[in-house]
Amino acid sequence: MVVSFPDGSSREYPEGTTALDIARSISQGLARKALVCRFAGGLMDLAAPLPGDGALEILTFDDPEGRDAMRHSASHLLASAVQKLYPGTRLGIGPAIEDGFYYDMDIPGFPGGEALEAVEAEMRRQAAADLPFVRREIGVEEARRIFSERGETCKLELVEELAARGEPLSVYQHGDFLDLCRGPHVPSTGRIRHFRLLSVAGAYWRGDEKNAMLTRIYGTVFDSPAALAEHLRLLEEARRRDHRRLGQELGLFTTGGDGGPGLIYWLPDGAIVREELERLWKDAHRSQGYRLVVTPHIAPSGLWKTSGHYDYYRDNMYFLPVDDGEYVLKPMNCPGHIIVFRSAKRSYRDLPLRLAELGTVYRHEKSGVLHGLMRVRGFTVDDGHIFCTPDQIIDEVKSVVRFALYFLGIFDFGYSIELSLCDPGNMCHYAGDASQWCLAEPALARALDEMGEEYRTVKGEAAFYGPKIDIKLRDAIGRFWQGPTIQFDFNIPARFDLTYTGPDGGEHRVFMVHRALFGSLERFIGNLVEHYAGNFPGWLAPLQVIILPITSAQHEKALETASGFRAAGLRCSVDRRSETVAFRIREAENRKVPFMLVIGDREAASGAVSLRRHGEGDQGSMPVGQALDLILSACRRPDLPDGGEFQSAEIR
RNA sequence: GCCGGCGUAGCUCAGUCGGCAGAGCAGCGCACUCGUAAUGCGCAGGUCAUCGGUUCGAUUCCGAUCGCCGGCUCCA
Repeated sequence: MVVSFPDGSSREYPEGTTALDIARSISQGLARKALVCRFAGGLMDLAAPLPGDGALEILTFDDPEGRDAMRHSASHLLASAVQKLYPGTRLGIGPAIEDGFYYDMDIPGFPGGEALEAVEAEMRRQAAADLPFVRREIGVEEARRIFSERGETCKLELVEELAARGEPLSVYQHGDFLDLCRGPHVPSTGRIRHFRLLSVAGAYWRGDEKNAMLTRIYGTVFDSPAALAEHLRLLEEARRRDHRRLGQELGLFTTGGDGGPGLIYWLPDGAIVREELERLWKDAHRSQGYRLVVTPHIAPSGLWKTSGHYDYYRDNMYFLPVDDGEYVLKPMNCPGHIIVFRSAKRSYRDLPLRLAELGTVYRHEKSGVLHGLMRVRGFTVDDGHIFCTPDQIIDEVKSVVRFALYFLGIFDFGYSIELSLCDPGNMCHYAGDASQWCLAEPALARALDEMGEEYRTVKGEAAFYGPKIDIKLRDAIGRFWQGPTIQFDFNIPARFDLTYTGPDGGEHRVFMVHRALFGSLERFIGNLVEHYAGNFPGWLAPLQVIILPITSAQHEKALETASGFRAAGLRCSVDRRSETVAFRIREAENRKVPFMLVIGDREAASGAVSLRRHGEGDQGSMPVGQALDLILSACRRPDLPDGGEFQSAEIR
């Protein structure tokens, strides 16, 4: 048979040759690193004889499919170790996931997290035994027999489902452990060496809360000790940066307890960060031609019936009785902006009309999903709605994307863009008519193309009310977060019958774009805290300068210097406590104050200060004026985005 | 919402197999006047989350409630 390779070459091999044989014939190194292979388009075990002619690709941990096979194999190893230690364990599923694997099991008498070490030790024993993963294809009858003998009720459920869909069944075995599994797997347990079990959690069978709760054990696996150590270090780093911990340590916010779960109380220092962000946001929006509006927190429920939220979103809404009627605490800002739009008859000359608001909304999130600043019940959306004509779409989308990237640039976030389109085979599930989608979808893509931005297109991921662009932001340690989002809405303009008068004198349906750049201020600040590990850039730092007189003899000088700095617009305080300089420096470092000015006799006498930068240490002594200039430029607010074309005079 | 874990001083956490509640930091007072990441001494601080039960006696055991943490899409 003839096998071809990714480099374009091909060779002839005898029948029954396996990918592992071929890997060995190429190099021992490749054979050692090889995990699975792709043959004629499908993934296969290395140990399986190749079924005929075809293109072969040998996959290692460097390939996503190789990684998945390693992770998935590790999950089998985990399950077999648990079954050995806890006889009677019933298996759920155990897939590879991003960064690792898990296995869901019903484990009789499982003591929880404290058992992980013992399970890991058993996994190492089985790995050391280097048991081969053996694949066998079986019929439905045999599958039923095998899994009912073993009391594997979950597996039986899967067998029936797969049989009903007519899919072939296969099992994998290593040692005594047998699992229903599509594969592929790495050749043997000996390949699984650099792993660690991480946590235990409950998880419903098939993710459905009506089903039984199984025990889920999470782990991770790599191809080298260094890669595993690096991953564990990253996890530790993430814990260190946790915004809940830093929020407490730095006195930024508090939540939960008496204050109510999912509600954020901004402490004075956190409020400064938020205020600075809001100020920049407002100024930047004005510069981009947005009109800022303010809309109420509550509105009669009729408004929400028109918008459709009342029917589709009511589980997440808070209701309040007002007089004889029912009001709703707003879960979204759009209806408010629609009332603003409708407050006057609109002409095509008014468009695009860009409305924006830092609008605080309340949504009843399930108690179990609440998480620090990231998932809350009350939050402020940096909301904007653009009302425009069809031929303005491309320019508007471009300007919003450019605007979003301006903010990401300010904070040194990386990003990746996703374009979510409808599923063309399923148009009945979507609001608006096909002509609107046909206009908007290519316009979104074209806007991105014209800007030269790379993006991933995901069909079927659009909201029912319109296509959207999502920008994921990548933080300093490589994690992705939900970032700016730009969404078309074909639903609401129709529900509220929003129109404008065209040049032809007729009424036309207005196009509406919903966009948020931070998403929510709460979540965004949470992202910033973790991104910067609490070390805010100068302009956001709650306290920018702290002055440390060495003895009380310099107090007056210190106060005088501080008031000069404050007059220059800096947030500056003096630490006059009767503590050693070392102690006060330690505190200022822990508070992550970017600049510390030490004033002793020498400085006081010569009009100098000794400058110390957070995390960098002593910068030496310099004249006060020089220190002030240096700090002012380090704490300067970012420039506004270009917006020359939006002089206020041009806004009608 | 559900499963599991947790809830002790402002914060971080010990402890009590049922018998007067502990430390460090923070706070307050006193002394110290100090040169780049913790000066010393003292004082104060608690309905042991809340409510109910068992008990001679509950912070400890049991139950409920509230809150926090981990997880509940990633298809054998």
